[in-house]
Amino acid sequence: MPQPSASRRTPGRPPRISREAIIGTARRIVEEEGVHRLTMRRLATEVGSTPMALYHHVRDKEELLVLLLDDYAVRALRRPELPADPRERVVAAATAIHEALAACPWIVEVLTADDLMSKSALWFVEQLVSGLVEGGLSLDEAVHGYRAIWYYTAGEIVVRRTAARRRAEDDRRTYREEVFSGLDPEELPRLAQAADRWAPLTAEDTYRDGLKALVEGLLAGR
Amino acid sequence: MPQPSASRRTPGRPPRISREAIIGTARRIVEEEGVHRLTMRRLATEVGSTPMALYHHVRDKEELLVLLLDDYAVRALRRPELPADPRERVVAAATAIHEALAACPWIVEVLTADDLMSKSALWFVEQLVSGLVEGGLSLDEAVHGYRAIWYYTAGEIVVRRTAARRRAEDDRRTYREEVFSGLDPEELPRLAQAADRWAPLTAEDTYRDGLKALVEGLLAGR
DNA sequence: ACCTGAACACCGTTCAAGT
DNA sequence: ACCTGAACACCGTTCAAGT
Repeated sequence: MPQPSASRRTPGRPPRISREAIIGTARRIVEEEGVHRLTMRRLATEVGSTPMALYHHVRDKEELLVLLLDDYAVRALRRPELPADPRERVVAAATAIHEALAACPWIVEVLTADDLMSKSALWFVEQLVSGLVEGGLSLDEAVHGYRAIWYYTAGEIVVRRTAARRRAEDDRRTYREEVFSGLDPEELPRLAQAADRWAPLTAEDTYRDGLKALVEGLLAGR
Repeated sequence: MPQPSASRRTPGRPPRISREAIIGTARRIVEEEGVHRLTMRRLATEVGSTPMALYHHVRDKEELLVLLLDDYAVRALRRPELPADPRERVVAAATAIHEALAACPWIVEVLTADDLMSKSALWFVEQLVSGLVEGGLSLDEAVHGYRAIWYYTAGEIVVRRTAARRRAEDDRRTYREEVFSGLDPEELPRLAQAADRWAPLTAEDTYRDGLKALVEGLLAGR
């Protein structure tokens, strides 16, 4: 990985662009037009350089995306006041992560690009694990519990974000409506019964309810 | 969406390639080399045609991917014997979906491309919803519960699959090791304590445990 | 109705050379 | 040390024409 040159010496040509400038410009592009518009070529021209100059500051596009996520995490994750009760603390920490991620429309593509989100998220992970330990779990169980919460949270983001994009895009949403309107009540009675409430029901934000249930289940009987 | 021509008449040129042939070839490419190798151009040559011929049978690449997922679901989802107990039934139905998805390495890219997986998955959704209703939830609560289970399941797949790909790829895994070895026990005591067990702990398959906890939490006190 | 060829407007990345 | 230009090996999709 290329490093900024040591400041004690300036042995070669002085840099014209910096990692910070690259990431800053990348962030702007992504915020204004979405991740799919972020290309190395585009970024190069916006930063006032050539595509290949970028490769002197980042290894490849994937590294750029991870750096971008890190940058976002640093500025978006605000540590909340945490309740004393372990159960509520876990819910609060997970909710804080979830809120930061949900507010970031381009997160999905990057989420699926790395599982350890960012250094600045570790404090939240600590709160989750310690809350679960205080709730009665062993350390190992608490780490597993944290993973379960992370699965649930990441899944919620991915599924809801994708569904939202779909809806915004075009008429393909009618596929679901079509399927649900043609349900056989003999074969799939509950789905047929819920068919016309399905859209509003799944549009509701139930992250918190599901999270509470999960935490309750994880700590049940301890 | 283009349809196969009505068989009662053959008014124009006879088709040389079919939707089935396209999907079949696409499946082979994806199974052998991964989704990222599936391109319209590549697919066209493998199917013995030109890129543009494909657009007569599918709307665009995204539709192709959704058709591919559908095709996979039809052949991979096997309905299991379901236990009578509602709680266990929910766990069994979710586990069956999870197993089918987890066995499919290219699933992530397509998962994030549509939230209603496939018609053939509806039976499983029915089992989940009805299990939750019998477990004491209202129909609306049961639909929300199903969503929570789906978030958890999709998240598990996405996170674990991505982590696995990472590991296979290259040396970037050392990033996590580096972060975890440098933890400050004052600031993040639990994480520091779990640091050297982190890799094996997160490698364990704990889908089922987390699922049970979630279902237990959803049905708690009913 | 179905397919082809050529073109449009792009990609990420490598390599060799310049300052 | 840092940057440039040209090139490589691709993309998905549109359009106009052919059979």
